[in-house]
Amino acid sequence: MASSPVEEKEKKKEPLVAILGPTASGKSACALALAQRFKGEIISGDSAAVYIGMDIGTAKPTEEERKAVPHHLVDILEPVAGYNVSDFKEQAAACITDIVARGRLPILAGGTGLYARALLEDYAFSQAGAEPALRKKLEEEAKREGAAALYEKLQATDPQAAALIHPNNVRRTVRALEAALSGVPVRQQRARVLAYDALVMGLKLPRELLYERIDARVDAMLAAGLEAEVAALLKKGVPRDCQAMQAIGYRQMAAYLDGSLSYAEMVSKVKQATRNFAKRQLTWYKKMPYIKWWCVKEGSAAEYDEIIESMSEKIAGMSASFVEINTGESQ
RNA sequence: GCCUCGGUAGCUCAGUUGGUAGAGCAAAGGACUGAAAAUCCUUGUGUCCGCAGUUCGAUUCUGCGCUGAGGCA
Repeated sequence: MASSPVEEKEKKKEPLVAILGPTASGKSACALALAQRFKGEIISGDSAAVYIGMDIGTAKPTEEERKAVPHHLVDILEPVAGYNVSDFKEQAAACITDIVARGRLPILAGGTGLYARALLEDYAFSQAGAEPALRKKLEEEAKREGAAALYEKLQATDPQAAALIHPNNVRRTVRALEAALSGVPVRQQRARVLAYDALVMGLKLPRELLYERIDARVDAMLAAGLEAEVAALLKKGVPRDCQAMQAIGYRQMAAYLDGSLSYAEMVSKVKQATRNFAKRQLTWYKKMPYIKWWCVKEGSAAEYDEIIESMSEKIAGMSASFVEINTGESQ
């Protein structure tokens, strides 16, 4: 990809390593190993890990891991707070600048497709922020008069935005209207080249192996005390309809705790939702041609070691300012 | 052993008064610019348990067999 003259005039792009992959692909472990090997700091690109007290269900890094390698955008908000792509992009960009200024290597480890793309491709967001009151009003309107009526309203207000949204998708219709009514409509603008001097690496697994790993991971989360974690959040007064509680594992566990799901139903729904989520993540990655893929065949520790080796070589080759500090055996 | 009701998509089931079948869920694929672990869209999937009989034609009717559930001994 050649940069346009406009971009060349701008200051030199900051370096960034990104490790992407569907949930349970092993990307966090890779990112951690790579961060330890280089002077790296990890930026989580995960929309649920920002919440304090949501540890098990979000597969957050452990205390030791966080002591070994600084992690950013983890545990920054109470579960009742809202969080969104725009927040993420702004904060992640600030983290990168800060990390680079300190002479260290920023490593984005993220599974949220929209977040990764927004950062890497420099999405330009509308000036119109979230307006909960308006949002609520529009939602009620949709409920009262139907999704079609709301969609027609968007067509009348902002036909350009409407053309990109399916009439049944009330959520996106509401957001587009929210922005249009504020006078700053949503537009899909992004840079034609990556916003960073980025090495974007992805982990690819056979579907069957990925699903096995997801099932095993959910079982491990349950064994680690997901039920108690969710119960504690609810007891603390976190409303079950808030954004954080919509996260996979949390919403189903909350439903089990209030009796609307049996334990077995809850377990299978969590696994299923996680598999569906992984599939959606894969759809995002297919639109990101700059990802360099590493294929995991068996998922053994030895195989991941090899992958980390080979990723390390790539990183070592990307810039002289990041030297390998722990060659040889990792861990 | 006898009686009754079942056996149809990966699962739960509907249906064909005889012209080789369809829902929900799952699955697969896709969209995505301020909830994204959210929200939404599209699309199939079949020895209709087996064998024989009747019939131009059987998944449908008949017989036998296999098999599941319940009941009676």
